[in-house]
This record gives sequence, structure tokens and C-alpha cells, in this order.
Amino acid sequence: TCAGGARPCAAARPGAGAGPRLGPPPSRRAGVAGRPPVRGPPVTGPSGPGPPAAEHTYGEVNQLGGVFVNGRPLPNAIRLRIVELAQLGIRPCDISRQLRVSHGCVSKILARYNETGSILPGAIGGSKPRVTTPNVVKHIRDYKQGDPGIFAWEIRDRLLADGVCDKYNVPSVSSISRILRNKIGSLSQPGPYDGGKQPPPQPALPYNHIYQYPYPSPMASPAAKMGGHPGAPVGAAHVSLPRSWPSAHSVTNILGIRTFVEQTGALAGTEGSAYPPKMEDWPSVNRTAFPPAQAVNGIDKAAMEGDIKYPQPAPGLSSVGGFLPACAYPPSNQHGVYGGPAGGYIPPGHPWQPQGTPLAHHGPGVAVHGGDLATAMAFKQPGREVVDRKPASPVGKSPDPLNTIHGLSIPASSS
DNA sequence: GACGTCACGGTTGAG
DNA sequence: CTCTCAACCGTGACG
Repeated sequence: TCAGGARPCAAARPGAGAGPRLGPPPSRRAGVAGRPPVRGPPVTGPSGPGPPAAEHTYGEVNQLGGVFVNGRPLPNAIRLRIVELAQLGIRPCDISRQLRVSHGCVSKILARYNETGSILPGAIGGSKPRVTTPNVVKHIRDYKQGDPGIFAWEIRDRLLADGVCDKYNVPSVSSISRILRNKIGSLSQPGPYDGGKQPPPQPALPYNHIYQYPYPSPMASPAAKMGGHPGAPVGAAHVSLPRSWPSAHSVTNILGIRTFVEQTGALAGTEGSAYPPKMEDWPSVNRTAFPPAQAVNGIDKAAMEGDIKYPQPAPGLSSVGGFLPACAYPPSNQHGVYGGPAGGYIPPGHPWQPQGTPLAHHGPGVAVHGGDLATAMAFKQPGREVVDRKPASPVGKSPDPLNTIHGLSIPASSS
């Protein structure tokens, strides 16, 4: 289904269920484009009283008055809150209104959550993992050295024939050509990577190693928490990694490089910048709105900060704490700027949630186990995405993953 | 009125 | 360095 956003689906869709839509009334399809959303002058907080910091946070304002960045995922805090509220029994339509997020989005996020257990957005951009791994390069080099006149397509065939690659990860002829041109230009010298050598990390990185979403680090090991949760393959519990290409075909797996990857993943969590600086460097984001990150693990700081683009209200606003009516948001956030950290609330237990890990509760104070919540939320069970996204969960880490996990520095004030 | 679905325009990042 | 492409995004509107 398309709900997940499967491309094919969309592509194949022009006719599919959308039949009737093919002739969208003029007014229709206005979608995002039709009605020039408030853009450009980035939605900065209400240009008046707005938070100074948010001078030019840009975004658009939806019909509900909420701010969003076209093409970009909602902040994890919001995503999380959507799930939380849903778990509190609040109807999606109400959640939509309260958070000022389109109901379609709420529906989508909840559906995904139900399906995968993850509140996190999928991996955006990028493409399949590199197929030109060190090992492949090495073979190409060997072939080339063995037969300087060999054609790229011949190399390709040989890679397949020799089992170096399979049809899923064999480099394209153009890629091979490029390799020949760029990396194997001078056959005399050993390539950048030597067979036995430990391959440089980068190439091995699975998809999106840079994808800085606050994906909880593997160590979050939701799996662990999930313990007996049905359908929660412990090992795979990683719902969060955005996209992982068919692990079975994963180059990294094939090459046995995964370990590194995993580690990297873990780091990512710690280093946590929610979004890549590039984009994330949105000006004016008031990062201070969030408690200093302790968190480290995935969503935490990252998650929260990740939402940088969205002006964040003071932490105090916590959302749920009081399931405030939309109007509860400070005027300054007029445009429904997404509220602050998702903390501050004590989510209801989750069905699948491992006993004893109530969402965010323990920990007094800061950061805390708020992570649990996130974790739990984020990893209900490794859904297909999950599985796909992350080959395996790292091991032996996180002494107390839960705590740090998303570190949703929830002002958990367990109170 | 609620909600699932999906076209749309947009962003992203590997190749 | 730029372009291409395919993935994902949230919105908004239909049904």
C-alpha cells in the first residue's frame, strides 16, 4: 500500500484507486502547490511577538495553522505526540486539530506506527547503498589488470559470474566505467582499498549513514525492551534505521561490514544531530528550547532538535501534559508552530509495550527514561521497514539503553 | 464529521 | 560539480 508511500505504488497509481481523481476539479489537486502556502517569508513566528530566534525559520502554514516544511518530515516531537495522544484515546481528528497537523498526516503516522511501531519518518533521499564497495573495486581492478582491454560490461558480467555481486548489487556499466576511470586510473598502484584491508568506513556505510534523523541508536535496543513482544524480533528491532536495503542483499552484509555500520549507527544516535546540519542549520531555531541533551540516543536531543526547523515553544509547553486545546498554545506560536518537546507527559501504557517500561515515567527529571517512551514508540516492533532498514541490532551495547534512548529529555518530571 | 487514501509539489542524497 | 532518479515527506481534497 501506498500508505507507506511506496513509490511504485504511487507511480502505478495514476489510475489506481485514484481513478476518480484523474480529473481533479480545478480547485482540486491544489494540494500543496495549488495554494501557495505561506512560504517565502518563512514562517517566522508571528512576525511580531514571535520568538526572536525564529526569525526566519521557514516553513509553510497549513490550513490548521500549523507550520510545516514541505517535503520534510514533521518533527519527531510532533510525531511522537501524535502517537501518544492517540494512545491516550484521543481521536485522530482531534489530534490533528490540536497539533495542527493535517489529518492525512496524522493518519499516516499512526498507520505507520501501528504497522511498524516506529514513529520515525522513513529515509529520505539517497539511493541504494553503494555497490562499488572496496571488494568490488578490488575485483574490478583485478579484472582490469588481468585484461586491460576488458570492457566495463564484461567486468560486470564477471562480477556476476564470479559471485562478487549478484544481480541486485552489481554495479552498472557506467559505474564500472567510472571506477575504472577514477579509482583504477593507475593500475600500478593499489587501489584505495586493498582487499584485505579494512575497508574505509564510508563506502560501507549503509544507506544514509548521514541521515541524521534521530534514529535511535541501535543500542536503544528496543528489542531488548520489547522482550517478549510478539513480532518483535529482538535482533532486528531496529525500526528506526531509515532505510536499509534488503539486508539480504545488502552490500554491507554481504561484505560483512555491518558491524561497522552498526557502530556507526549507534554513534549517530549519540552524535545526534537530528537533521543534517546542512538543512538543519535552520536559522533561528531555538535549540535551547530543549533541555540539554542528555540523551543521546536517538530521538532525544536529536529528535527534538531535529525539529529545528520548527520553532519550538518553550519546554514548558509540553504537550501532553495537559492535552491542551489548540488554543493552549501560546499565541506567539500562533501559527501552530509545533509545540515543544514531547515530554512532560506520561503516556499510557502501550499494549505491546514491555511491562515495566511505561513510557516515560521513571526517572525523575531530565532526560530520562523518557526515552522509553520514545523507544517504545519507535520500536513497537520491527516492521518491514524496520527490518529493511536495519539489518540487525547492534549488540552488547547500551547498558541502559532505555534511559538514554531518545533521551527525550522529557521534563518527565515524573510527577 | 471522521478518516483512509492518494495526487501533488517538495526535499534529499547516492550514483 | 551538476544532474538524475527514486526514495520519502505533509498537505489537501475526494470519497
